[in-house]
Amino acid sequence: MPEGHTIHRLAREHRRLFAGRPLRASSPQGRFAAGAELIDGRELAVLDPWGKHLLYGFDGGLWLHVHLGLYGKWTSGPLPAPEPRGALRLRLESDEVYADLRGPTACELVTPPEVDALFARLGPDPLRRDADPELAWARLSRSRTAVGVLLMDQSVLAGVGNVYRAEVLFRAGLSPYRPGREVGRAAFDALWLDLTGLLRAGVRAGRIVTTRPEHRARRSGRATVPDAHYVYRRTGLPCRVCGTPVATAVMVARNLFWCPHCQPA
DNA sequence: GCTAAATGTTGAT
DNA sequence: TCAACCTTTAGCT
Repeated sequence: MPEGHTIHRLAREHRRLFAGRPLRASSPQGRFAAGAELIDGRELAVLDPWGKHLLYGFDGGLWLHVHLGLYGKWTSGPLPAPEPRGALRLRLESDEVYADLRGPTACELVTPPEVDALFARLGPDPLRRDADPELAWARLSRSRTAVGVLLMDQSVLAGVGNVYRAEVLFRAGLSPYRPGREVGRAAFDALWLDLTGLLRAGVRAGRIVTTRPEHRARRSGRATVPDAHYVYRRTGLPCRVCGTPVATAVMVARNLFWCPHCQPA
């Protein structure tokens, strides 16, 4: 599930559920037992999301760094929490609710300098108020690397994953293979603006929807909407705009999708 | 019921 | 460039 929108949505939720209260922490799986013990009994003071990283600041200067990776997941609900089963890395509990973390790439305690170092190596996150697009522009506009690669580089721009990469390039009519330095200022500005809007919509909706209303066919009944994307995972299907079969290739070890007609090289 | 793939990153070749 | 990490789910049988 996790691109930047998921992380910021979780940050809001966990802030609402846990901020300002002493928490219970445990690691039923045992892999984070020592860390959970240190967190246990402390109050969550701040929650600082950046890109795909979640930083939980507890009283006493203790920081928890969580990165969901490809299949990590937080689930939450009212107490009583269910009996822990499977690989439950971390459980947080207030007097009223619990949140369970499974399968994260990172679940670790870090020091304030380590938090600083982490943020320092991340590019601007369009979902953060303090995001400075000039930093992303500086990197992109000087690079011969393909824009489809640069968008996935968290040190250029933080929070974009494989879905947003494919979709935002389609909406911009940009070939993923165009070198960053050939994107141009106007196209970059449009890209940043569009990305910001799409990510915000993703936070609100809890899922990624990138198709414009006129390209969305009928119903949107259940959780999965078949026409939420223009090109992502639509290999060989007709482009929603021009009908050309959607192309696919591997870029940065991830499947890339684009429309050869709408996004000409 | 089984297998492959998945919205990600790191560290070793 | 690739395996490893670790979990869920879609698409088969």
